Formats: sequence, C-alpha cells, structure tokens
Amino acid sequence: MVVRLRDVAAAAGVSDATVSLALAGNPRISAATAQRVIAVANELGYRPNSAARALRTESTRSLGLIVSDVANPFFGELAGAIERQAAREGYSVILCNSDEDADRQDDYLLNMLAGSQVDGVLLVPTSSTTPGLRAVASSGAKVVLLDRPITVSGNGTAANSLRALPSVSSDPGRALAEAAELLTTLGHERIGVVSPPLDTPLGRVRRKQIRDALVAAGVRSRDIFVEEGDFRLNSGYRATTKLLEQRRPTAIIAADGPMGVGALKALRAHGLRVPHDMSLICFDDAPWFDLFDPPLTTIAQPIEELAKSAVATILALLRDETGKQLPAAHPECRFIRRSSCGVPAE
Amino acid sequence: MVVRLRDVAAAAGVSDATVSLALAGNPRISAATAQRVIAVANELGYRPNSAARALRTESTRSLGLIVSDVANPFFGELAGAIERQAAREGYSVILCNSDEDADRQDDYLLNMLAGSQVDGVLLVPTSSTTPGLRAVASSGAKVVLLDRPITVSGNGTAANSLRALPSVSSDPGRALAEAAELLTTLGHERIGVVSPPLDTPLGRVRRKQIRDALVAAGVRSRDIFVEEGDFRLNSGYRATTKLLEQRRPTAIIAADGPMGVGALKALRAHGLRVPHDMSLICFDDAPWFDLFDPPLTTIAQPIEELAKSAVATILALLRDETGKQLPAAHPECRFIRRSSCGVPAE
DNA sequence: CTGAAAGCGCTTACAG
DNA sequence: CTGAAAGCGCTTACAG
Repeated sequence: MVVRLRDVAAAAGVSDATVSLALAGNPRISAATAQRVIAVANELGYRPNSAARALRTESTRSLGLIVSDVANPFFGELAGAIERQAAREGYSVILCNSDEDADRQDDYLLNMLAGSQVDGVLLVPTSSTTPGLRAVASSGAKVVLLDRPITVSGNGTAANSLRALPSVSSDPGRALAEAAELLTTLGHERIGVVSPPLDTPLGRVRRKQIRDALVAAGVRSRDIFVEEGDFRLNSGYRATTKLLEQRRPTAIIAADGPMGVGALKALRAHGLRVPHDMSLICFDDAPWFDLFDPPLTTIAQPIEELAKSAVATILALLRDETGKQLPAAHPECRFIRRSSCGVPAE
Repeated sequence: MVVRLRDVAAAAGVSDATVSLALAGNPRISAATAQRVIAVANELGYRPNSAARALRTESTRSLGLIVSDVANPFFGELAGAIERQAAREGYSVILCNSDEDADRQDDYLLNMLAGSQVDGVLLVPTSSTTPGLRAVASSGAKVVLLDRPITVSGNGTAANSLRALPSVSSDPGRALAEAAELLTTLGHERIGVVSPPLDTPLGRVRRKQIRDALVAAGVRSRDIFVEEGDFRLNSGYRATTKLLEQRRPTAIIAADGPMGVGALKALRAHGLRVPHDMSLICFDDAPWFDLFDPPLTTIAQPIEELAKSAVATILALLRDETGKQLPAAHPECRFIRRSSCGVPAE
C-alpha cells in the first residue's frame, strides 16, 4: 500500500542505493539517472519511511517542545511560532504539555530523548531541577531551556551539565522599569504583586525583578506585597483576593496573562473599578487585551524572537558536537500602556 | 551514551529477546527473570529506541494533528486537550500548523502518513479537497476530519474513500436556535453575519445553519447579510466595516472567536457601543470573554468532548482493520448569554 | 522458559 | 557512475 524505496528502484530499473543517492541529490549519480529516479519517485508518491531513516541516520528531524500549559494563549502562540520556525528548517515539532507537573515533564523528557524520538527538546521547565532533567542533562542530551530559568547548586559534573544548558527567555528589565515609573508617577505607593510560585526559580527571579524595578522607581520595600500564584487564572483570583483583604494596595502587577485575567475577575467580584479603584498591569499580551474592560496594560513578551532564538539555539546545539557554550538569548519585553492604570483613589 | 536493549541484556546476563519479552510483560518469561531484567533496565535508564520499534512494529504510537491556526486560542486549547487524551492512551502528538494554506497541509499529510511518521492524522481541513487529502484517503491512511466538513462530489473510488473519512465536529444547532431567538425577542430584524470563506464547505454550512436558525426565529431572509471572512481577526474587522457601511444591521453574528474580536474592534473604531448601538454574538469561548467590554455572548464549542471524540475515533480507526464506517461524533455547542446583546437602538 | 536469527526500510562505506 | 552488502535497534516467529 505504501511505496518503498525498493518499489522506486524496481520501477526505475536501478538499485536501492542509486535511488537513495539520487533523491539526496548526490552528484555521484548521473544527471540522466537522477532525473529519471526523481520522476519515478514523484509519480509513485514515494516518501521515505521516517523510522527507517531515523534508525539509520540517528537523526529524526523532530524536536520536542514541552510547555507547562497549552491552554495559556502565550504558550499556544509560542508553540505556533516555534512550529513555523522549525518547519522552515525541515523539523517537525512534537508538542507536549506538562501541566506544571514535574513527573509528566520527566516522562516526556526521558521518553523523547532517551528513546531517540526527537533530536532535541525545547523545555519550559516546571520546577527547579527534576531527576529527569538532571539525568538527561548529564547524558549530554540536547536541551534548551525556554522562558524559565532553573537554579543549580553544587559543583559536581551533574550540576555543571545543568548549568551548561542554553537558555532562551525574555528580558523584562526595561519594560518593568517603565511600568514601575508609570505607577509611581501616577502616585501609587502600595503595590501588590501576583508572582509565580516562590519555590520555582522563575518565581524568585520575577519577585526580585519586580521589587528592584519598583524600589528603583521610589516605592518603599515594605510597601511591596507579594502574593504567590501558580501561573493559572484561579490562582490570580485567589492571590488578588488576599491582597485586597490583607494589604490594600492601590496597584497590582500580575506575572502572567492568566493570573492577570484572574486578578481582574477578583477585582470585579469585589466591586472595584479598574483603574479608578485599582490599577492593574500584567505580563504577556494578546490581540484581545485592548478589548478588555479596561484595556490591559502589559509587559509583552517578544514571542517571535523567543521562537526564533529557541529554534536557532537548539539547531546550533544539534550541529555542534564540540559542546561549546552557546550564548543565552534574552530578547527584550515591551511595555504596552493601555488604560488599566490610573491615579490612585483617595 | 544511550542505553540499548543489548546493554540491558548483557548486564542482566540474558538474550535480547528475553529483555524485549520481559519488558513487554510477556508471561513466557519467568517471574524471576522478568523482575531482574526490569530492575536492570530501570537502573540503566533504558528507553526503547522509538525509530527501531516503529520500523519493526510498523506503529509509531504518534498522531499527527494539523490545525489551521494555532494562534487561535480555540485551536490552542483543542490541541492541548487532544494531547492530554492521546497521552493517556500512550500516544504522542505531532503538532502541525497549516496556516490555512492547502499546500502546507498537503505537505504535512503526505510526509507524516506516506512517510510513516505517525499512525494517523487528525486534520482540520483548510479547503474542500486537496490533492494530498485525496491521495492519502484513497491509500487507506487513517485520517479523521476535525472541526470542519469537506464536500465530496463524484462517485469514483477516490470520492468514496473521501466520504468514508470519519468526521468529528460540534453541532451548533440548538445553540444557534437560542441565539436567533434571543435576537428576535430583543427586536432585531436586520442581522449581519461574518462567515467563514464561502468557498469552503464550513463557510457554506455555517451560512446555511445561521440563516436557517434566523429564519426559523422569524427574521426575513432578505434581512440577513452575509459578509465573508477568512477565520482571522483582520477579516472580521473588514467584514464588519462592510456590513456597517453597506447594510446597517442591528446585530452581528461572527463565526469564530478571532473574527468576533475583529468585529468588536471595528465597532469600536466606528464609535458604536455594544450592545447599545449593535448586538454581537460570536463562536467559541475563552476564560476571558466575560472580561471584554462588553462581555461577549457566544456559541461555545465543547472542546473537551471534541478532543475525546477525535482521539477515540482515530484510535478506533487504528485498531479496526475492517474499515467499517465509524459513527460521526457531533457534540453540541452551548449558548452562553452575556451582555453583548441588547435591544436595538432606534 | 530462553536463545539464535531474520527482517522492518533506509543510508553509506566499499567494490568494481 | 552504479550495485551488493552491512547494519541502525528493535520484535517475533521458530527452535530447542
């Protein structure tokens, strides 16, 4: 039913090797033969069996992409952009969803890499360092960390191989500075932060980045209130509710889109108007953020750049057997001011 | 670097065959041997090479999913739900994005199926019937149509094999009836429709479904104005602009989320307030639709059910060598009334 | 209950 | 310039 190399060879009256070489464009095959082989292959609709090719060449031309939550539009868009980049380079993308679960992440990592299902993996890591990631890193597998850092302690070879993993994520520095300045300029003094989980490296990094930006803009450290979320909508709702009940900030910064949406829902539920009673800034952007009531001010991640860097980095890693450290790529976030920030109420 | 079956066999002091059978849980292997083999395999971190396994068993335990636009949150969520279902059954999902391009779709179809990269494909077809789809269907490949129908003319075996493709999509019937009734009850008489492209089967089907629902609710056929979009935000904007300038409806129905968002943007740009000056209903839903200004009334597709049906159907197709026709699955859409519909202005 | 051997469909040295 | 042969890492009849 399916056309094999052998069928093409028989139909063209040449050997398997000739077909393989001709289709690969190898100049050793005469132009006449090559042309005939290609014509026959097209006519029969021949497509090489990818398992056989992968087994022989030890390269699958597939990449694994493990994201923490595909339902988050940020990761949906990112997955799309990565697929587009990878397709341009002749690679397929196997999409995996860890759902923020370290065990699911490790299963995917080990099955895909140790099982040679893919040549490399782009990983949005769920928590700091899982056994699977450690194993995979010290086996020298091709892994690029995406969107989130990991923290590594110790000096063993395992720790060093983890540290050697290239990392692609956005830099919110300048955008956060703009956001913080906007808030202080408007007169905000008490700021709530809905952060990622603080037991993850990203959580600690974001907390520090946001805190530093606010302090640099003149907010007193004791007037910054951090409430933990878990990246999802409901946690943004809960964290915001806590901030309202315990801290009474006049502005809130939420560390991703879903938590920002959750925050807005919580503010609504408490009868607070944005920006009149509360200013709100979140991370990530989407084409519909300006249709919200009110349009959301955000720190937008550069999705296309992230996708490009991620694919370029993993491909460099695949080409390079030398293992020389690749430069980390950190494209800048963009601050997009819309109307969810205003002067604090009395 | 990577552990092979052979390494496990050597370490356990048995043959390759024994390892393979033991790991497969074959009862022919004594419990003692099996236990020892499994322990050794775990210790060494053995994972079967998927290319070798696929080559030998002629089954990859991978599914292809070709969507038309991952940036559309509907497909993002759907892809996530499908990945979850598939993972539960031990299948990986290769995500492909056709970007509504028939050639890209055909490339993916042929490479994945003729190249045996996957066991089956879930396809959101871009347009009616492409050469690739025709080829793949008549070769007996395992394909399930998702979310969109195709139309098939003729009686050849090719046409029949296309007609035999199982199809999973939602049924908007009841939800549309509720939507139409709501509009007429509110007093709307002139309705604009932002439809999918009318040269696609889905476009024609949706136009008819919406028209029928509106007529059944009492709208005169000549007061229904259909403007074509292409599934994306900008086309919703353009189509809505046309409707405003040429037809002056008092309510608009947009056939998917991005076009609904585009419609809302166009209404804003024209200084129209929703629902005071114009009522708006769209298809698909998202957790943030109730934060829009105004919260959007929609016809929500049952994403989980679609994912479940799609995966169940393709797995049934893979198991079944008999080729008996599978029942089409059409879970119902849900009408979600929010505040984007109101009494028409004078 | 276990092992030796064949073979899935390719690619690639090696001959000629 | 082309072909015969080996081998990638598995699984599975077939012996014993």
